[in-house]
Parts: sequence; structure tokens; C-alpha cells
Amino acid sequence: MKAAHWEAHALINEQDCSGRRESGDERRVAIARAARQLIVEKGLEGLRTRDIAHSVGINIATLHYHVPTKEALITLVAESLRGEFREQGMRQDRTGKTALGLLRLEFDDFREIMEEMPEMVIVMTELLERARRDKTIADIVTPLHDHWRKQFVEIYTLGIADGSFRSNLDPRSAAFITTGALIDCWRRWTSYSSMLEPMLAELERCFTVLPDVSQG
Amino acid sequence: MKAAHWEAHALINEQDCSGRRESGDERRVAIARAARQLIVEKGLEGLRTRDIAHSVGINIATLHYHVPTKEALITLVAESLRGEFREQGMRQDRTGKTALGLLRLEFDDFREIMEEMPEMVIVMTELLERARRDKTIADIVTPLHDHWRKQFVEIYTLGIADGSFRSNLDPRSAAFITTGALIDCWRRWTSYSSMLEPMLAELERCFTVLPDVSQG
Amino acid sequence: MKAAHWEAHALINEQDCSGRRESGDERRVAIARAARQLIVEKGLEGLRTRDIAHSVGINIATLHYHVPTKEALITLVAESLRGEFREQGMRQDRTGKTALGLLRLEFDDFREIMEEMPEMVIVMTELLERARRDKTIADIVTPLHDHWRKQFVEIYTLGIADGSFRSNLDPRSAAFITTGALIDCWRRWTSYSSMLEPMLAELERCFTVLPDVSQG
Amino acid sequence: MKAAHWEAHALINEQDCSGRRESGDERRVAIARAARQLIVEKGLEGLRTRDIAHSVGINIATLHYHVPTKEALITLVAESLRGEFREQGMRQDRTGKTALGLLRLEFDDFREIMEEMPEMVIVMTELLERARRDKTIADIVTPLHDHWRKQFVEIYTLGIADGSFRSNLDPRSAAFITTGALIDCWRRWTSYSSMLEPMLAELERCFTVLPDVSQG
DNA sequence: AATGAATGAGAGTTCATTCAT
DNA sequence: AATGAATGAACTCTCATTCAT
Repeated sequence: MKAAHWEAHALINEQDCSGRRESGDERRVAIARAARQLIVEKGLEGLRTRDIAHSVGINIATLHYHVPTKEALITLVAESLRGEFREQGMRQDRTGKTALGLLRLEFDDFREIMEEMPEMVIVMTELLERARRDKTIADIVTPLHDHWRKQFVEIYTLGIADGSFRSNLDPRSAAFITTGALIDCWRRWTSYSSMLEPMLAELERCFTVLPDVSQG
Repeated sequence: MKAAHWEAHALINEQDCSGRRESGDERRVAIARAARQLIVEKGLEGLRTRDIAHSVGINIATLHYHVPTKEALITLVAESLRGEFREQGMRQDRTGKTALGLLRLEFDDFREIMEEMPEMVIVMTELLERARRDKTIADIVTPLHDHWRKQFVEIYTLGIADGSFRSNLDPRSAAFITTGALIDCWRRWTSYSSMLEPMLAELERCFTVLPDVSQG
Repeated sequence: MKAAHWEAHALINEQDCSGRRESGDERRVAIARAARQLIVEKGLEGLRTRDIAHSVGINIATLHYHVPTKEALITLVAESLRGEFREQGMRQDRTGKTALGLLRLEFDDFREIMEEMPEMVIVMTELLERARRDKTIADIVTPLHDHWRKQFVEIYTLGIADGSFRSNLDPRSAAFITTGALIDCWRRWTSYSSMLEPMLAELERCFTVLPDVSQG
Repeated sequence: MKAAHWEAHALINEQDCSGRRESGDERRVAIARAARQLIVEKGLEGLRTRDIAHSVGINIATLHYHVPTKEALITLVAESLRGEFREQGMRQDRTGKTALGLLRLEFDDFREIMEEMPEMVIVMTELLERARRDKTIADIVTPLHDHWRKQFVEIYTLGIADGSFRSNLDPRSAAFITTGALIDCWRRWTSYSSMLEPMLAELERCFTVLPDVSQG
């Protein structure tokens, strides 16, 4: 939870309880963190600037000093999510893997997010929802979503070529199914977290060549 | 003479232009209808009781006479959706079908909803979102959702037994994948409506025995 | 101060202290009255919706029920002034008067306003000031001002024709001088009210033919 | 890196682009200059300390270091106006002129101000307005105004004595009329600047002995 | 002399709800 | 069954001013 102090600018979870003033960037990070926490608790709809300010321990006017409007605040939240998603995606070495290996890496990433940052997932869901009506948010969040889907498209395309996936697989449709199923899994996480592993296993079976060829 | 500025507009949603007063239940139906229309336009978050009253062509106080609180109003909307979903599910004859036939029937239902009542889908999505935080709504909407998923579980179980679906299929996971993918399809309907057919076709291929093994 | 009850709609100064609710129009009148009083005390710049509401004895939300925005409120004030100015202008019989007689009637009107409704004058001044930056107000107030000036133009034109005013008088310039001087008199009313009569007398002398022709 | 959003713009009014720091007094002059510019643009009512600071190119805190409160700032503006008005009044040689000559000199001054420093006029008007409610400002601005009027009183008194002005002229009333008309001319400058010359000519005719008596 | 950050007080506005008729 | 009027509580946002450095 506590970020090491040599990690200069990506500190998100650092708790700074000393009396000294924080620099602008730290405050913005703290505000984004508090906002995300509150979105988890009350939803984007229930997000109140006063609550954020209180949670950060500053005056509302101070909040507005750092983030001029509520819209900008939500944009900030969206951007902070984007930052972490990108970090996440760059952690693993993807060279020399088979398509199935890449798919499993992708699933690992998903597992990791679900277990280590479930909060982020809820926030993302809320933002995706709002993106339907708010272009500013859509412009930040949709590319993330599209990028993620495209990765599956590539994996499936690759897998068809190397024979590890079904030859009649439509990569794009499969990618939509995969991301759709995973996002829905997010959404019902609190009720059905136990379904994650069976679902991932089933998804694999859906797209790979049948092992029980005995029937053929 | 009229001081209140927003009351001056013409009523929009009133489909009943005859002079007679509606009975209490008719009013509630009209209110639910107007509310759904407005949810489609502005989202559940942007729903305002005043707008509903105006759309129905009645006073806000009158609205509150028929539906005491906003919560009750949203419950009313949820219930009206439930009613229609049930109607929908009972229309088709399901006797004597194979598992694949039943799956296709289910897909047909989905297609029909998507094309004929896209409004209902949006409202449902919004309600599912709210259900995460509002138990009253969850109690109405979750059973609908569960029921729908269970139908897929049954179909897949049946299909494994009669050999039309993969023997290593996990019906429950497959059902989750199916409903998840379809719901996500709902959500992105405006951007990706063209993906519906490919996705349904791919879903079929995901769960049925590979046809291309013999073909290859 | 107390308007007779048979004067249906122009009641501005009526004090209604009974508990019963007022109709929309009465409330709007009461709001306009309170707003004008407050403008006199604190200026248009210092006008606060909360103060108005408090002065009328209603909630701020109620104020917004009757007058949707602050801009609309100021427009209301401007319109209420316009109404009274017009009433004022129609009271006296102008038929069969000489140009000098008409000028004196005009001066009588001015005296009357200054003495009986000094409050109105201050409000008008504030509105004229704001009109420079606010087109909505300008559209209401400027015509009043223009109309007033034009009346002087007409009087002076008439007076030149009938020989009671100087033949080298430029009616338009003279009208500008007259209204300008009178308005400035308004403005400094509190400090220089004693200057009104000498100024009016001097203005007469400025435009009429010199009586001390002995010099010629 | 910079959290504060409104600080990011380029400074507008800074005419001193050399690297050196300004001395305290220079800063106050720059502040007064910027404030006047902003009063012209948005009125005294719309004047914001932040805007001034930004326009000068300094921080708000720095602004408050040089000028402790907003009231002091407006006083500063008033004083800067006073300084310029005095400079203006001392430029011309008034010895050996007739009353009419002096009046024309006064009109020349007015013309000059109107054409060369229209900005000053607007600011003056705004300050005169505020002076009605703010004694501090009144104490600075009213003497200026009174002084100006007194000059006309003197000119008219002189002119009666030397026979160039009407013998029945009341110098004080005439002075009030003159300044009032001129100030009002200021106020409507943007709409009626073409009225200045005709008005000045008419004012002359108002007070001088009728020339057309002998002509007729 | 200068600044980034912070703040209290208050602005106009909105909304679900209630009251009297 | 219906309504005009009223309201408390809350909202986002603004601004002159101050503090620590």
C-alpha cells in the first residue's frame, strides 16, 4: 500500500499525514484517490465535491484550486485510471509466447486487477457508463476499452494462424465476447467472484481446438 | 399571469388526448412510460420528477399523489419492465426443440428485444447499474437477470446430454459468458450494433461440437 | 402609500401581512418591490437574492419559483419601473398648451417623481448604469430614456416655431442638455436637492428668448 | 505540473518586458493601470483582484502585498485618476482670456479627454457611481468633481461681469447644467459621440447674449 | 519582494417533497 | 384527484484574503 519514495510521480496510495503542505501534484493525486474511493462507495452519481474535500482533509475552495470544476475532476479520475491501466499492461514480457500463452497472460492481468485493485474496476465501470453520455470521458475511456479488445483480436488472429485456436473462429466477435464476459464479471464481482476461474477456463475451451477429438 | 416558468411548455408524452381523466392505474402506467422515456434520454442519474410530471402533463404534486417518492417511482419503472420481460418470455412455444433450437430461440428473443424495444434495454441497463447500490431495485431486477441466465444453463445442460454441445462445456460458466457478452452488446448497441449477428454466430460455434474437425 | 383595492393590478406598495398565500402575481409584485428597496440600500451590485427573499418573507427556493434567475429578477425590476413611468407620463392633459407650458408640465412631472418616488429614481439610475453592459436591461430601459428625450425634442421644436424659444436653438442638442442635466441632478439628489428649482429655472432661461432685450 | 488553471495564461498588460524587477511604487502604478483597464472592460462591479494580478503578471498574494485590500486598491485607482486630472488642468495658459475664451478652453479640455483618454472617463464614471455608497471614494472623487464645477461657476460669474454672458444667468445653476450635461455625454459616449460638438455649441448659445436679436 | 496553497463566507441554483385549497 | 405555492437541504462554484516558505 505504501509506495516507496524513489517512485517519483506515480504514487497513488501514499498516505501523507504530516502537517506540511503538499505540492500541487501530490494534492491532485490525493484528490483523485479520494474521488475514486468515494465513487466506489456511492457511485459516480453520488459523488460530491464536498465529500472529496473532506476526505482529503482540505477545504472545498482548496479542492477547486487544484481541480477547477467537477467535470475536470471526473476527467482527472479517468486519466488516473488510464495511467494505471497502461502501467499494468507494460509489466509483463510478451516475447516468445504462443497465442494461448498470450491469452493466459491477458487473463493473468485480469485476475491481478480483480484481486489487487477491485476498487479500480468499479470506478472503471462507472466511467464507462457515464462515457455513454459524456464525450470528454468517452474520449479517455473508450480508447482504453478499444485497446484492450484489440489485444484479444490480435491474440485470436495469431492463434488461428498457429493452429492453437479454432480455424472457424472470428477474432473480432470472439474478442467482443471475451471482453463483454469479463466486464460483466467485473460488474457482478461482489456476488459472483467465484465464477471468475470457471469462466476463464471455459473461455479458453471456447476458442481452442477441442481436446476431446475422440468424438470426431 | 403564470409565474412558474417551466410549466408553460406543451406536454410531450401525453398519448391520451381525449378529454376524460385517467383512472389511478392508468396514471401510474403513463407515469412509468414517461419515466422510461426520460431515462432513455437522460439516464437514471438525470431523471427528474418535474420532467416526468411535465411529460405526463400533470403537476408535480399530482405526481407525488400517485407515486409517493422518487424511490417508489423507480420501483414502479422496474416493475413495469419486469412485466414486459415476462410477457416476452412466454410468447414462444418451446416444446419439442433441440438444445441448439432452444438456444436459437433465445437468440431470436434477444434480437427481437434489441430491434423492437431498444428503449427497454437501455432502461434495464440503467436499473441493473443502480441495483448494485439499491437493494429495492436489486430485489426486482436481479431475479429477472438470474432467470434469464438460468435458461441458458438449462439449454447448455440439455445440449451436452443430447450431444449437440461440447462434452467439456461447463453450463454455468457458459451461461455467464453468454449473458455477459449479450449485456455488453446491449450497452454498446449504438456504436456496435453490427456486431450482434457475428457475435451470436460465434457464440453458437463456441459451445457446439466443432464442425470443422470432420471438415479438415 | 396604501393602494386602494379597486386598482386591480398596479398595486406596488401594498403591504400584505395576513397569513394567507398570495397569488403568483402578487408575489412577483412584492418581490419587485423588495428588490427595488434593496437596490436603493445597497445598489444593484449589492443586491442578493437571499436578501430579497428574506425581505419578502419567503424562502429562496420560493423566490426562484416565482422568478427563475437573478437576471429575470432584474428584468422584472426594470419592467416594473417601465410600468410606472408610463403611468406617470399619461396623467396630465397636454392639449392646448404652449411650448413653454409643455416644458413646465415636463418639469412638474420631474419634480413629482423626485419628491414622491425618489426611490424609483435611484433604481432607474442603477439600471441605466447596468444597461451599458447588459443588453436585456438596455432593451427595456433605453427606450424609456429615449422616449423621454424625444418629448423634449418635440417641445423645443414646437417652441421655436411659435417663437417662444430661441430661433437658433438646436432642439436635439437642447434635449440632450436638458435630460443630461436632470439625470445628473437625480444622481446627486441627496447632496444637492436644493439645486433642483434654480436649475429648472435656469434651463427655462437657457432656451427661451431673452427677456432683457434692452441690451439688443 | 501546475495545478492552478488560471495561472497558465500569458500576461496581457505587462508593458515592462525587461528582466529587472520593478520598485514598489512602479508596481503600484502598474497595478493601478491594469485595474483601470479592467474597469473599462468589465466595470467596477466586475473587477476581480485575480484578474488584475494576472494582468500585471504577478501572483494574487503579491498583489495583496502591494495593495492590502480591495478597497485600498479602488482608492489607489481613484488617486491615480486624481493625479491625471490635475495634470490635465494645469497644461493650458489661462491668463488674459475672456470668459468665453475660458469656457472654450474648458470645452477643449473636455474634448481632449474624450478623445485621448476615453478610458479615464469610463473609470471616472464608475467611481462617481460608487462614491454614492463608499465614503472613502467619495472623499477623493467628489472634490475633483466639485473643483471642476467651480471652474464653470467662476467662468460664468466673470462672463456676466464683462457682459459676454446673460445678465440673468445664475452661475451656479448654469455650472450644474453644464457639468451634468457633459457627464451624461460621457456616459452615452459610445452611442452618441456625434452629439458632443452640437451640445458644446448649444451650451455656448445657452449662456451667451443672444446674437440673433440684432440679426433678426 | 514574491509565491503556491489554503480558506471562510457566501453566491445563485436545484430538487424532492409537502401544504392548503 | 388535482394544483399553485412553498420549502429545507444540498449542490457547485467564486472571491478576497491569509499563511508558510
